[in-house]
Amino acid sequence: MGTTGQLTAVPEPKYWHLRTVLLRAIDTEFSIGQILPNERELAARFGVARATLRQALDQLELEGRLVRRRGIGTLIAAPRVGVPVNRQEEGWPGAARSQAWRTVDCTTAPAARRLAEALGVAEGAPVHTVRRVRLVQGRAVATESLHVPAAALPHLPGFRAESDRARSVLRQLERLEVDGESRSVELGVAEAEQAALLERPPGSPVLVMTTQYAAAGRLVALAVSTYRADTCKLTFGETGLVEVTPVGATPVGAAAS
Amino acid sequence: MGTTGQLTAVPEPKYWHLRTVLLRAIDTEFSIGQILPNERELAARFGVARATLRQALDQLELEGRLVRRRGIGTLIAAPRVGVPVNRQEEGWPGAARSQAWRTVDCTTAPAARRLAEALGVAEGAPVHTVRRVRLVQGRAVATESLHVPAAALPHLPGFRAESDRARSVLRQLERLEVDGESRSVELGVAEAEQAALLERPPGSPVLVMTTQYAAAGRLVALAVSTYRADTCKLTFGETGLVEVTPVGATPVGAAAS
DNA sequence: AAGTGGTCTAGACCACGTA
DNA sequence: ACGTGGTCTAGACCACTTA
Repeated sequence: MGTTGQLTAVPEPKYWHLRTVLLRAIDTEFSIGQILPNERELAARFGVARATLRQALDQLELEGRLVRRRGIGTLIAAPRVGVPVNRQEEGWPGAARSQAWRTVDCTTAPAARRLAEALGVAEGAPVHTVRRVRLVQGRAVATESLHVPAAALPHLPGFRAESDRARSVLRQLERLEVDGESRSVELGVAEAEQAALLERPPGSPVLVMTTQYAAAGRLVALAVSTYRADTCKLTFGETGLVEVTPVGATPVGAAAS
Repeated sequence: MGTTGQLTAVPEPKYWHLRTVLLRAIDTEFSIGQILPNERELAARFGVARATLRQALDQLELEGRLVRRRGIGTLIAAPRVGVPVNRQEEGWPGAARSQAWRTVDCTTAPAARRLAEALGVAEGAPVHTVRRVRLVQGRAVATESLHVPAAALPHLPGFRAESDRARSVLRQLERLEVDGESRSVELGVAEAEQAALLERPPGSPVLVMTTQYAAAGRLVALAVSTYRADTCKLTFGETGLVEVTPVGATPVGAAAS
């Protein structure tokens, strides 16, 4: 790259071109965990302002190719881990066999308007909320709020101390027979609370998965899970398909063009 | 908001605070399709540089709450549309009953290394690739490249003209009995080609869904779909659960805190 | 203390859409 | 012609990490 750069008359922004150049460098000249030259040097090397270079790095970070650590530098990211979000066995709380999730707390409160609408209960109706964190190799990759109308757990013994109630709710959930679930996935950003649990700064991109659990044809629970978008790839495995070499973050089709 | 703003001694960045303020304004004082004051005025009103204001708007755009149109302004976005990605009926190409997808082209080429690995075929083996665009209400929301090893379509009559071959491949796909699929979803950015098809600038965030199709226990096709993250919410409906009032882009749990 | 990425500024020019 | 968002610059200071 010459300093001036012979303009090809394309309206392609500098930061996008930079991203392409850096992406190729990442794929060919660097390996996972390696540290890139610092931003000021990269900017100087490419003859752009630091802000422009950062715009390119932002893109690559969004794609999960880079990790930036304050005080350290910019590193080549490891490929995203596939996180199975299969069926009850994986996702339902209370199951002792699920080592994936760790319960943070469990509260009961009147449903706010939006939550009541989503659950199909009256506004202000009591709803249990279980907050959990999903761990992969000891690192938090997701947070979840699972909302269950108190009416769906009829056998819960009246009032109790906080910790006792939490245990009771979890036990009840364990016995609940879930016979259907409907999920949706969309892009979001981590608010302060989730960000802290995920050990990421606020505003970090997350994949928001909303799961409706049904029992006997009725909606009995609603889970809102936020997965770190930088490190997670949600996998919906239905059949025991051979997990062949995973397709990288970049669509394979892109390589052909 | 005073012009100076009494610093609460929090290390919260300005742009994040701005996002919070703007988010509340969006929820309470604006309605869908309405145009916000322009960036220069907003920046002046909040007493920040335009770049800082833009950082806040970037966040809100990533969350799907704003749409920015060059030459027009910044608009309040409509809620994301739920895009069903259910089963063969929805996703498999060639089916005439699927009005959702429009075939762009169909080519046959030797498999590149990464594609060959993903498909479990030898590098250079011929692979058919069907490119499609998914339309919702006339607007493109997703592109897809569906790769099928030529060996999986044994009844394809030898050499043909381009257009004839495309039709043949599609017909063969229609007859292929798919008995299983495995999906994954992750965050990505639209490259130039996809971006053009999606009518978005390069670098726009997309949800990349990779689908492995199995027939008779073998991997027979691989689809890489890129959905516009700004307007799409992928829905994995298994049971015919009642579609109650959809939970908004912001997790319902956030409203309670 | 030195080096890193993160934030913020004040300005400039460009590309696009509308009138 | 004008107003909009999109890009880019050259600098400054801050927060964090390591030595």
